[in-house]
Amino acid sequence: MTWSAHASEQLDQAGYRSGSARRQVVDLFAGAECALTALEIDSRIESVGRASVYRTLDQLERLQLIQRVEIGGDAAGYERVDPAAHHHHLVCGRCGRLSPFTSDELESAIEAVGRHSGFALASHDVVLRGTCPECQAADA
Amino acid sequence: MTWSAHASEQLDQAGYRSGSARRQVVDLFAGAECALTALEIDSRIESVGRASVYRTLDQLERLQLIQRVEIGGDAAGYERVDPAAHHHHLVCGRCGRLSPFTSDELESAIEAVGRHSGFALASHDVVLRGTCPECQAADA
DNA sequence: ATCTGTGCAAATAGTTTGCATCCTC
DNA sequence: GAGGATGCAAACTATTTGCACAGAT
Repeated sequence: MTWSAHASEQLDQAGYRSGSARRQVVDLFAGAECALTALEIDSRIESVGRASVYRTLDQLERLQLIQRVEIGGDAAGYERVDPAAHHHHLVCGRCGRLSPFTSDELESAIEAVGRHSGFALASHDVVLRGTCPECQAADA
Repeated sequence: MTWSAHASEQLDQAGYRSGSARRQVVDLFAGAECALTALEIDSRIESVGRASVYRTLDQLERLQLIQRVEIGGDAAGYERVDPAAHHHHLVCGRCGRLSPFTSDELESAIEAVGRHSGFALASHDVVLRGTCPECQAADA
């Protein structure tokens, strides 16, 4: 099942009605490569109030259809949750590019921390900062 | 060498003058257990303007004497950089408590990602969210 | 004496809320 | 037709900036 179909289903089940603002935001996420900020979303959609964007983000996050990614500046990023494609981010401090990566070793290390700490882990964020290969070349 | 001594030295070398606001912020960090937000710092220090707090945080971060920790809400946290005591954070979503943890397995997984990605890693943030043991007990 | 650091207040940026209206069910 | 969804504008919170003045060197 595609993510947008899954999202619509979950939203319906949760009792939310379907309006045009929400539909447009969901569509945007469905086609997005990586994380988007609220303001990016707002500016890419015509005739949708900023408040509706935030309200929709809130609903989607609550249902775990999207998740917040702290990319470290002033604005928070949000991206589709796709359990089959769990990943983290590398942020280039020079050009701002966001690259996804995965690491089984990393995930198992995190699970181990959860076990030892006694915390019931719900989610985790891993953000690696540095300089991407292109910018390293440009600097040289 | 203690962190505050190291900090003063670095600040002097960087050409910054010493004023009372900065001194108080540095002292607060020297005695802090974990991350502090700008507003916490401002409220714990009498007669220091909020702007000076932010300006000082900016200087300290630039010199890598403190680092920003994205604890996920609206306010960013800052804490002392102590290479000998590198650690990450567990955040309890119920009571907000911040607990530090370390994991060699995690660190080596991150190094490996750096090597494979081609990024020159400068820093990284790992934030695990969940429910702390106390809150789990309280919920039961 | 000079020039940086500081405090205050105003300006900004991101996010949230109140409310009248529109549209889904 | 009723009640949630939406858009607009105003409110809020965290952070930044402009400026006059105090204080460090």
